[in-house]
Amino acid sequence: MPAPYNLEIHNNCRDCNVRHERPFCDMSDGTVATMDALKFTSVYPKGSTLFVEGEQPRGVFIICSGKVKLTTSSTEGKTLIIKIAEPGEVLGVSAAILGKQYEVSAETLEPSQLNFIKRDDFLRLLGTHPEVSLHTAQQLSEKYHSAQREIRSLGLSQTTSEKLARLILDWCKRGEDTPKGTRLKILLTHEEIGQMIGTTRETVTRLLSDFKRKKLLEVTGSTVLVLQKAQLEKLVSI
Amino acid sequence: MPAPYNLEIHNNCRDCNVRHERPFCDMSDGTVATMDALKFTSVYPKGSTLFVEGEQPRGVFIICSGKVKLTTSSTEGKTLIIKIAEPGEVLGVSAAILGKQYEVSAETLEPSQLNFIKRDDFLRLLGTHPEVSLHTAQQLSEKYHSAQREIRSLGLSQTTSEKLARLILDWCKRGEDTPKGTRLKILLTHEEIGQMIGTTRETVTRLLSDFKRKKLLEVTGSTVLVLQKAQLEKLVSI
DNA sequence: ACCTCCACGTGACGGCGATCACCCGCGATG
DNA sequence: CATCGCGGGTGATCGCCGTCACGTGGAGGT
Repeated sequence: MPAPYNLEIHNNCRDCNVRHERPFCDMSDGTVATMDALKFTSVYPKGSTLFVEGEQPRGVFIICSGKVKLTTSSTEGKTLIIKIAEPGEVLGVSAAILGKQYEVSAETLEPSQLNFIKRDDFLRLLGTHPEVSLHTAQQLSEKYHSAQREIRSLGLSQTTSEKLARLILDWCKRGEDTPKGTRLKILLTHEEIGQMIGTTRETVTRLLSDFKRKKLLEVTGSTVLVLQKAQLEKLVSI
Repeated sequence: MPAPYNLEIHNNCRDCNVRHERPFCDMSDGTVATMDALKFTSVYPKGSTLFVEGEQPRGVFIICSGKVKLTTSSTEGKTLIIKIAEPGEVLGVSAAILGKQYEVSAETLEPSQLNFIKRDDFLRLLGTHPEVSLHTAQQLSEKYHSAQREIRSLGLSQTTSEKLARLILDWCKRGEDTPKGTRLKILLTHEEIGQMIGTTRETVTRLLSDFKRKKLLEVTGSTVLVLQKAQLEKLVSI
């Protein structure tokens, strides 16, 4: 079949070659077959909205490929980016389980393949397939863990530079190490970085210039070279 | 048996008369019997530390009665109170499931009865008793949901008075309505209130005086009478 | 080539709240 | 009773950062 957006499509999970690397998807053949029968696979272009904060939960989304931005907004229009979700993560689980409205909005950052399972089907799966509820509990643990880290970062850091430093150090874990330092691809605008750490675009710009001036990092286009991780860690004395 | 601390002790869950009001505990007799055989019941005095952030998970705690304060701290000694956990909640689940260190510290705020289940036993229960993993997933959903609200509050509020107003409004849900307003018992010091909203003791004192001056509330000892919820809600424009 | 939009850069200003300092009142403790 | 620690109240100061304002450069469309 034709693959739009340069994505390799996995139409059924049974044959998915990365299934065993994804904690949630790594289930027995029987369970996977059941889910295969229930799920709807779609490929979304960049910028698609999967669901919006406050909606009643329609179901859960499993990210096969791509990235999804999770945000929450105030009535004044200020937006906070909670997390960039990656392949293997499941979205909307807690809302689906509790039957409460989605607590965040989800929007694709790149062309992404997602599997959707309707809420009723998912709840039934939870009851009938112990494996599913076990893996769901694991997923939720991960989500809770990362939410805790977010709370720590938001609540305990004194200055904004601390938050920015922590964010960059977080990115370093997925960066590529070179002799000179860690190389990162930043797909976000300063505005979005600000929304991740609860500050304004201007402050992000100023702080990044500051870091450049102090030779902590170099910026060329959308790649950042982190020169002195140790210095950044000093800023993050949490 | 004698009941210290004026607590009514439930030694086994099977006979617990509030079991069915607690979503997590409301399981089939068979499962409850299995858990009864594994659990250790203890009564802790006020101020007991159940576990500390960074420890390897020993197991999970189920709150039968009492209140537990969950905190996280920076290396500089600044502390953030994440949540006051209430009866029916399960603590340490995500750490136990993931095998990662506890992400928060837990300390009893009042004399409390807790059931403890060792990590190995709990993990085995998850695998063998679908009901347990289902209820665990529900518990985790709740925890994730409340963490999200915390993130919203920390990340999106502009001013500190907004955060304090939101906290008080949150308390109102458990308060007692009177003709003049909602009456609340505050068990926390200004210091602790500050730790809940990420600010200092002085600021809390000043803001509360401010609210009193504006006739939004009255304080007598540890009871607060919220006079004008509507005005507080105006401050919380999120 | 033009214009337009968007991301980024930077200056000026002002307010909020952290910090420090000191005060009081109360219960515990000797 | 004297003392001490702790919770609370309040003033003065200062620096971070939010806000407004304007400028620049590059991408993309016609």
